[in-house]
Amino acid sequence: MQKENILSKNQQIIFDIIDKSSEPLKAYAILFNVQKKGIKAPLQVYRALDKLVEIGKIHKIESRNAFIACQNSRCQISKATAFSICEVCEKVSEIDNPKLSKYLSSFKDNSEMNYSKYNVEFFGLCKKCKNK
Amino acid sequence: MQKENILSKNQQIIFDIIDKSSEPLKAYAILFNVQKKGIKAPLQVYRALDKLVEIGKIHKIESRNAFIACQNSRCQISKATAFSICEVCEKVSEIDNPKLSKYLSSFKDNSEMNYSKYNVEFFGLCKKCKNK
DNA sequence: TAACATTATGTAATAATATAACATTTATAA
DNA sequence: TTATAAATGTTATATTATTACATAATGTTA
Repeated sequence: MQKENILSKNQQIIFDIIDKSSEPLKAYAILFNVQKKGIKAPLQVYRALDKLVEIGKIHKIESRNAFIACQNSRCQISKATAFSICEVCEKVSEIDNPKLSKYLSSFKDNSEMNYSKYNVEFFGLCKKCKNK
Repeated sequence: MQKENILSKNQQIIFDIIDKSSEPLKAYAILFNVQKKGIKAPLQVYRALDKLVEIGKIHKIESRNAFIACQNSRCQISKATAFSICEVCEKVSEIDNPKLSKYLSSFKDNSEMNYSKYNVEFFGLCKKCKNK
């Protein structure tokens, strides 16, 4: 299984930081974090991020230019991703909803396109921010 | 109706360029385009873009950092947007599919979040690129 | 194991995307 | 008409991401 790939040194360092984080991390925040570990240049971070996205260990939150660890055993290699984003506190969660993923994975319109991948971001207020 | 807002000078110039384009335009491509019309600084472009997005005249394609004119009378003020993106030729179209928008607008998971907005991007091969 | 290919790393420079801060002007509403 | 909001102009700078080139580590196969 792809997800059990062994990570290289830089990939592992950067994955660990993202995985431990309670919020999406931006590339330069990661860079700042790993400078003590010898990763000095943006490119080192971006290369690791690219690979981690490719193998599905992390996802990019496109509207935020930030990265979170994959929480969802069903989102096979990042081909089908769904996130909820609180517009107040910026909390982001991966949505694991079989009905949603089934619906979107099989979505067809009349454009004759073959869709092999989708990404959906839902925005709103989280429970906490709603009650403030 | 919000969509019939009168646009300011810069907003109109920038909207026209996006509206005429057959492909999504990036902010600095727009800037280059409008320099002959006296718009000289990135901020002037970004301000117009922000406003145009806000009132639903254009949409941002998040995965591409690019902007297209709204084609869809149903996507009320950009609260519910769906796009198809060809990963080969980068053609982007707005998807106007009542079933999809109904499904996503009423989507609820078990997170107790209220979703007031969504954006979905579908990726794949367009008809042309499929047949190459 | 030698030879080759692939993947990952290191480093510097720079490109591309986006915002802050401040001054001024134009449009709108009271 | 005066106050308020919205838009503009300008400079500087912050943030995000890639190009180019050199080297090292790892995997593959004869």
